[in-house]
Amino acid sequence: MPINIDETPLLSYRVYRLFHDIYIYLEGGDHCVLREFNLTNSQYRILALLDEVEGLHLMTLSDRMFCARSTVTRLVDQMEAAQLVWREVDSTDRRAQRVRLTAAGADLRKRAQQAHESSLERRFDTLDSSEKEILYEMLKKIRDGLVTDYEARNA
Amino acid sequence: MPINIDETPLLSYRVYRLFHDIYIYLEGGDHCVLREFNLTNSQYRILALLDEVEGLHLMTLSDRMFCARSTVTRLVDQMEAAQLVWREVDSTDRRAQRVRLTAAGADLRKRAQQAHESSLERRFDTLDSSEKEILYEMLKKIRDGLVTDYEARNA
DNA sequence: CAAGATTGAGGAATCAATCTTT
DNA sequence: AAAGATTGATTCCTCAATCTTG
Repeated sequence: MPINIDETPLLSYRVYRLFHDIYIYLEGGDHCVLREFNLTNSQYRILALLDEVEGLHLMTLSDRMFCARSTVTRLVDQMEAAQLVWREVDSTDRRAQRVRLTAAGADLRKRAQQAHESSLERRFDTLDSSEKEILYEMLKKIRDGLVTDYEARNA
Repeated sequence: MPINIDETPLLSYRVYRLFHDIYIYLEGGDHCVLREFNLTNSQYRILALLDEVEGLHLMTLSDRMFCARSTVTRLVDQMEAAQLVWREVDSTDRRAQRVRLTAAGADLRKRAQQAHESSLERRFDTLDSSEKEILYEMLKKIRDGLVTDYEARNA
């Protein structure tokens, strides 16, 4: 009895597939929006995470982006070359550097952020706001479960 | 007034972030499970999609995986070298090839699939099955909305 | 010319190794 | 030795160009 896994009745698997597809479409949509600002999705994510006043350590960025340290180093290299950010040696720990927004970076961030957020509003308008609230709570529960599982595995 | 985008009150944005994080954790978890079978996440996805009897065209695989044609070509190259699949020239259209499971591929798929599905059950056990049903319906609505938006943009 | 598949070149992310500072 | 960051080598994926068949 041949089985194609996509026809599995397993609910968890069907949910999993939807998460996957939604992610792909979200990334693709982001890509279209951010291309107008000459930003890759990852570069935008850095801009979005940065604190305007204090900046952020590269370590912190890689933690929040769930990516390797070296990835952040290279992203910051690019963005420094584009004069969107600059590296400031941390005054209290000379091993560390803070990634700081330049004026141009802060300006670009504001504009890209507006475009991105309005695009999200449009893309999510299939749900009304009470549905979105319910969804938000369920997603939080799922994410927390996944985090717990992840940490249990690495212990 | 400095604003860190992660503190935005915009509900759509917070939902978006959760989708992103959930995807990252799901991929990471899959990676751990599939490593035991010497499969990358993408290779597993190919195995999972293949029809046991008819196989599938490379075109169809790239459509269902939302990835470039050349990506599938290379994945199939690897998996053919590992003797998990083989290419069969389509009898009715000699441009096309069907990717077919070998006996070893079918066996590996069955084992990997079992491990993957039970891992998913575990990772999603924060929701009971009625919650999962509700979630599934909302996710379908969102995915369909994203697809519609995507197709409107490319028209 | 269009469709299915492949190839070469380039970008993006990762791991492991390294350097500096704590 | 451990933490923050960087570099080199490698893998994975994509785009553009190409080849073959319809």
